[in-house]
Amino acid sequence: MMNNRQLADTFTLIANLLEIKGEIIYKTLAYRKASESLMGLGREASEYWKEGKLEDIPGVGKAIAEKIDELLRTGKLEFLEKLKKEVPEELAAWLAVPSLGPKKIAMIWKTLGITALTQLEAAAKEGKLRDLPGMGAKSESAILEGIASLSRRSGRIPLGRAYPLAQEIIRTLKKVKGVVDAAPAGSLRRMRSTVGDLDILVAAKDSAPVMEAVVNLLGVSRVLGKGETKSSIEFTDGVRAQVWVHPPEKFGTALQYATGSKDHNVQLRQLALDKGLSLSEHSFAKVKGGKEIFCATEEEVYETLGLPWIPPELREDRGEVQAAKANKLPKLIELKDIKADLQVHSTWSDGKLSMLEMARAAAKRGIKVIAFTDHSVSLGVTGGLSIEKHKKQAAEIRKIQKQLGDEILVLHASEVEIKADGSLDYPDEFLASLDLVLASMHTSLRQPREKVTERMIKAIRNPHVHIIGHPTGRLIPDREGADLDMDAILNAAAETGVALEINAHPSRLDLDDMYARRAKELGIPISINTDSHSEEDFDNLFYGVAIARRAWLTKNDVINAWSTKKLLDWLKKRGK
DNA sequence: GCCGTTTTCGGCCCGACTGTTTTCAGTCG
Repeated sequence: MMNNRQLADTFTLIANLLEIKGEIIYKTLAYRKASESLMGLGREASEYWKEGKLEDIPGVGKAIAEKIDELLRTGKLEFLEKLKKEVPEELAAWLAVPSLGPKKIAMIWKTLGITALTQLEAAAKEGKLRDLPGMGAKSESAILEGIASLSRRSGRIPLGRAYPLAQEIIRTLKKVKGVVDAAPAGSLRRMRSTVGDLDILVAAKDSAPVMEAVVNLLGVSRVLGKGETKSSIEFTDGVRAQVWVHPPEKFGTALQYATGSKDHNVQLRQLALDKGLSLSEHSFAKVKGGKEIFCATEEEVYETLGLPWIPPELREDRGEVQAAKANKLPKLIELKDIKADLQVHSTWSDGKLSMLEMARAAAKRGIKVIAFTDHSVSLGVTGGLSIEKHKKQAAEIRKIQKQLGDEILVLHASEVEIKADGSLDYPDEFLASLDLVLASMHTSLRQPREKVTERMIKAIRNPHVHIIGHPTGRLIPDREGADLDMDAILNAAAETGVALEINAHPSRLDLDDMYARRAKELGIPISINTDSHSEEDFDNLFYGVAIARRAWLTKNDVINAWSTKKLLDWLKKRGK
């Protein structure tokens, strides 16, 4: 049975091939929209399918619903097979080459009769592209550079890498003469767990010095474009950034525009049109003529539309505009709401600092409750603890608690391994003696869907487990998560009342927003933890909270934001 | 191909930038 990612990949391929074929662009966009929608769904399309409700999925109408049906029933799609005969599948990969779009691809393919990327590279090297219609020496070398940059770039950039880099750029640009403000935009500002490139917006009257500073930033290896108001650069590691400059009085509309998402902006522009206004990055223009409205802040943009300001994390066209209209936007959780960190490691397993040092580092950051979840016995490489060692650790905790006083409450916990057969690493009697049990998978993540799902559900059903840690086991950007049936997992979690983690480490961010949002809808408690192994890891909490905000979570939804009493009561009640 | 509290037909964002062009086409976000 195909999962959402496989379905989404199929529709993206269809979109790409249709685009090269020269099909009307809106048909292509429809497939692309359906693909994105499937990726952000939070529920398996097969569940909608079983209920006969495929067309409830945004962007899925009659035609695409029929194709999903065929794919789920047979694993194949006649339409796609026919399409591949018209447009060679290999050509779809060419679209990833910067500077190459559908028109040029089709022209090169039809003129030279080549379909492989390696053939394209060879043709460019031999100078065979420059004489083709609409091409020249520059477009030829742009294609060569594009192919080279493809191998340098390894897909999307983890938020944990993109965010600090953007902050660095912003700090530098703020020092440029005449710069009033600078801010991240795009998916970076919306805090997606990975971003395609860095979008940065600068407010300044005079753009020239800013553009000059951008192309001279440290680590820039290539200037992809430098105009009056916009420049794009590539760093040596292949990360790309683009910087726009707008005058301060237009900064609001510009920031709103550049933050997106595209679909969110489409919604806003429609709202503007309903009011007789045309919204662009520059202003609200009156459709029937008259004075333009300029907005220096985003608040003014939303106010002009009759809406409260919508936090960037929500701007994904997932119902936020409707919620804003009805004044029903959630009061999103904030960093300062988090009072507990329930997954922390120490030198008792693979952490770098002692429990006392870690507890003090957490307390310094306003944390009131810390749970030491050192690894369990079967995870040998991490120095997993035997039950015997756990007894010593418990004694140590009693000792440091006295030293710490009411600075911070220390819980004795375990990150217990969910073994390949779904059993846990310790017997139930021992688990019952711990303050908190966080269960997670680190091994055998490539089990087949049915098996790994069953394994996880078995752990969820263990009454001694409080939290499932980093549920899918993904590692950004290297490893996809286990092939879990997330509907089954979420339903089991809802049934048993176990909490699911949003692991705040930037290489995990697991659960991701769509599943966390679905979990909230099902009433599943969420736990945001840093999984800290060293002092600086505590600062990753910021990313975990960002994902929670993208999932529409409030402080009631997150057990780490509860009062100590409420949290301790909940921990005691489970499994008893 | 999708969508609709004005619409079941006719929209679907559009401006910046680049390169190849003599006024525009393609790409990108």
